[in-house]
Amino acid sequence: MSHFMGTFQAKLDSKGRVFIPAAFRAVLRGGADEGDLQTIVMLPHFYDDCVQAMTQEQYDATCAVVEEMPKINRDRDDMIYALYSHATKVAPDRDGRIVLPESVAMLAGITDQFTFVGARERFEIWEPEAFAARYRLARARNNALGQAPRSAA
Amino acid sequence: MSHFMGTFQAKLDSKGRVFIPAAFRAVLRGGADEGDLQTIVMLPHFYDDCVQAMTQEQYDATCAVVEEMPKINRDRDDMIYALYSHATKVAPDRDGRIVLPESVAMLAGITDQFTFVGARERFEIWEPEAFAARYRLARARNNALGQAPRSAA
DNA sequence: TGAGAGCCCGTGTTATCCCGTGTTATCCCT
DNA sequence: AGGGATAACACGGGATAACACGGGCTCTCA
Repeated sequence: MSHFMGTFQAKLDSKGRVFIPAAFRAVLRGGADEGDLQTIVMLPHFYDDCVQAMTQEQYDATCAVVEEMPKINRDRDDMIYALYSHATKVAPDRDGRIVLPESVAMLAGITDQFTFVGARERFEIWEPEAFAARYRLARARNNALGQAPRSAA
Repeated sequence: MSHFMGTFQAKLDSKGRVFIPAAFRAVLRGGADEGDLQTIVMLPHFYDDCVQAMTQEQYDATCAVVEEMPKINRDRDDMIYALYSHATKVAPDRDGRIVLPESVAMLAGITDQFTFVGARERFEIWEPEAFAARYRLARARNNALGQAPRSAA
């Protein structure tokens, strides 16, 4: 399966729907030219203020981390709340549109204008300026990484 | 496969397209005289202000670093944003022209006049003066490098 | 039976594909 | 060495398809 790539602007229409970007739909179709899109799972990001979305299969794989943790344990509970408490299955309509789960959108500070961000095995939905800031941060940290070898020598 | 070499000026035409330099097209054809060009992946450079472009194969190899990192982790997210969030697959048209992804071009400060730079397994697209400055810096640092063994001895 | 959600189709716009043409560089022949 | 033929390249623009978008209809569930 190909990965989610790229950044796209989107907004809700009059009925509260939004198009999943065509590039992401292609991934959700799993390479096939035609056919319905897989249902996706949407949940708040684990630590950043955004919504993350992924296929059911990928969600199950992500949830597997819980299995390795001790059963009676606060860390495990934290993880379970993060993974399950606000997760929502969403089925795109025939045109590839979805309705954002309200409780998830609110946590991310999303209103009616937002940004889809491809992030490998998942994609994310951000309030536009929030993602711009997050991207600048990532870049600054990578920049430090790029400087390191030479200045260390 | 041969490597990308040389520096070329280019500009956008009225429809926002630009020719990939013929020398680079030859590399993208993989030595064959005829046939379509491989699709390329364009993304912002990790720390410099320019666009980098490479074959899909080369891109996948670059992305492999993510696989070794822990799944729920900010460093991994930084890397993913750098590698995926603004990456765009671009298929050259029959004449070998491409359209620069807008979000990528903006990050590099590119308008309608720019410089293609061969850089071994990838090539880059720079705002001309920015590359001139970057090249002067590289030269200065290499100069220091060239001096080092003698002054160290 | 009313309201909400989902299904489905029509439409404008934008991007993509595909050709024709002018110009420049290269090669060959005289 | 000069000039002409040929091919490669750069460029512009028209046709076509994909996409985003809006809205009406139907089905379901309360």
